[in-house]
Amino acid sequence: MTIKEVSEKYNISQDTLRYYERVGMIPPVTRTSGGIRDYQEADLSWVELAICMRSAGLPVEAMIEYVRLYQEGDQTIPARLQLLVDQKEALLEQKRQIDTTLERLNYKISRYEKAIETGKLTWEKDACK
Amino acid sequence: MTIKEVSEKYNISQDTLRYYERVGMIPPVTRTSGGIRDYQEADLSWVELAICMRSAGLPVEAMIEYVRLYQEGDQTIPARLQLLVDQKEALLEQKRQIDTTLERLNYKISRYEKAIETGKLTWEKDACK
DNA sequence: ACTTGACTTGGAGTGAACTCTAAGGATTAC
DNA sequence: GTAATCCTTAGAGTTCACTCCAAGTCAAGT
Repeated sequence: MTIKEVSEKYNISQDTLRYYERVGMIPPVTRTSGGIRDYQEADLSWVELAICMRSAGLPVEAMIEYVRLYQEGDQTIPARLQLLVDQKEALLEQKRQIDTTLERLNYKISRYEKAIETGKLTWEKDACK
Repeated sequence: MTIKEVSEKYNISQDTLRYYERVGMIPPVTRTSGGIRDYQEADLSWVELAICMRSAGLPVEAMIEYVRLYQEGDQTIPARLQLLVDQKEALLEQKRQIDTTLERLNYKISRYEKAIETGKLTWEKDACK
């Protein structure tokens, strides 16, 4: 699979795909004899994983570290586990923060809806609350 | 309340507080006769709101727009409501993405735990999956 | 009055994650 | 075989959200 096809499949730019490989966020991609990237199943799995982690907001640095450990072999399995657990914790915390903000947004939205419905404001100050 | 006190209360740098005001993410803060920031209740509410939105990952730009609309008066209430609804949608989407990634992390974590427990790998390839 | 420490502004610098450019090599279509 | 298109790399540029700096002003203590 060429870089163009992969870029279309995952809706991510070719530049980003090359960037991910260059910084080590995915291991080196299989090449043709001419040196052109020819993504295999395994390469695609890494791309998919990278996109998944990034779209949840996890840092590139964490993926780089994971790939580095992975390439060092089985003795890094405990370290990899720890890394994954840390990232999981970060995501759970991020989710809690989102829930807090959603509650606030919902409160404000309901107030604005009531204001529009009744044709007037149902509060005086504190519109920022 | 001085900028120092606010910075300590919310655990955010004074630079960031000034930055938020400068870019319009919060309305201009009350000043003393000498021109020094003296945060009142209303100013603090805005700061709190800004911190809440930012810590959920919402863009600074969205808050700037909200504040701009707010300062224009009541006729922007429908626009403000729309903005809030859009941001809520963005957060819900972000949450879905986090859940997807959490599932994947949990799967990998359980596999690594089993690998460590049994002292050997329970899978051959696909460590990236 | 003077020192000390906190505050002010405008503007420059930083780190993360892309994104683009230039110069050139590889592949496919005719 | 050659034109068109896609690919390659190295490195520069961009955007976002701060973060830091310089030069100067303000406020509290002695």
